[in-house]
Amino acid sequence: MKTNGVKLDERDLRIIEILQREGRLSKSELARRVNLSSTPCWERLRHLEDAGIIEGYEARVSLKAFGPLTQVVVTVELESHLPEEFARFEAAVQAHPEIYECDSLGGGIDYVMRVMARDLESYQAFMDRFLGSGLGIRRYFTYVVTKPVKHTPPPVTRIGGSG
Amino acid sequence: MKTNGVKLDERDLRIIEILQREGRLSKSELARRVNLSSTPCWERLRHLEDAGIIEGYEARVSLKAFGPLTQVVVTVELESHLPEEFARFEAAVQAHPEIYECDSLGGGIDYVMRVMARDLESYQAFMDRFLGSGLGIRRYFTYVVTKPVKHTPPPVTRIGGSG
DNA sequence: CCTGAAATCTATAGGTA
DNA sequence: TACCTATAGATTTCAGG
Repeated sequence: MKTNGVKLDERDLRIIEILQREGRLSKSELARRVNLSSTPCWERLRHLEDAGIIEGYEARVSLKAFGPLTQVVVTVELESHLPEEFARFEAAVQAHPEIYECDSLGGGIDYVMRVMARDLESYQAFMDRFLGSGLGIRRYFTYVVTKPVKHTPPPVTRIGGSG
Repeated sequence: MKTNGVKLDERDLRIIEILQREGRLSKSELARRVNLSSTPCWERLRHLEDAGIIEGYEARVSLKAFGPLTQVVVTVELESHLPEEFARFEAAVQAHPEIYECDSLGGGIDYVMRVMARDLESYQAFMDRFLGSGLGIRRYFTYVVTKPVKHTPPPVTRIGGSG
């Protein structure tokens, strides 16, 4: 598989797949799983990290354990599509920790975001403040997450590259 | 902070925050960061894991490194809202690795999903197959992700619980 | 890619407040 | 209960082949 000029073989892909699901696996156990001794496995992993292919590691926390929590998916359309207006909106997104995911989209919606709030009331209070801060939001729609159905790491090793 | 009967103090929350961003930090360095010696820090971490508060660890990979890749956000409405139909749809979601995130929503849309594909053509080919498999999808909308704006871990330690 | 070994980290035992 | 120090065993990292 080719990835922007860097070549990854089956072992590299296997290392990535394993760490996408077991990010804290020891390097020695990882080496065992890919049938290598620990040094070459370690060198491969270091390469994947240094090349930015593996960007970092995250603990996944149980949202239930922190309940009550309300997760909200929000779609946003801006009044204006000037680059300056996009930049202003995105800066505001960065500034608010309650908004923890946001992507720019093509196809009639400008952005989807995920917002974390204690409950619907505090979500609405947050959005009132957010909208009041003078971003040019034409309209937005609110969808409360009622149940997580599936959350897996992005299947890049199956889908991506030219392999 | 209270979390479903388990009490977490400031140090526990700090441990969680650190590992949400640096999931592979060594336990000894983690102990240093929270001003503890390694034993009590290790016990706290073990408790967080055993209690399911920390569910696991994931390597975060660069989607760019695997390019070309197309990420698509899809909203779905089903024909029928019978529990049986929901279950059938959700089982199909589980069965397709291309769909790597899916949440059930309230408010006019039944589901949002994220689909990973090589390009728009293979996305469309995938959706044609998916729709052809006889799930009762009334309609769906496709939004291509044009730019990731913000992706941080869910801010549970700031927002969640009663603290 | 391997072996081997020093530096570091992990997990546990035993003790103090 | 929550913390400490000490330490054996495991792991990580780096030579050298």
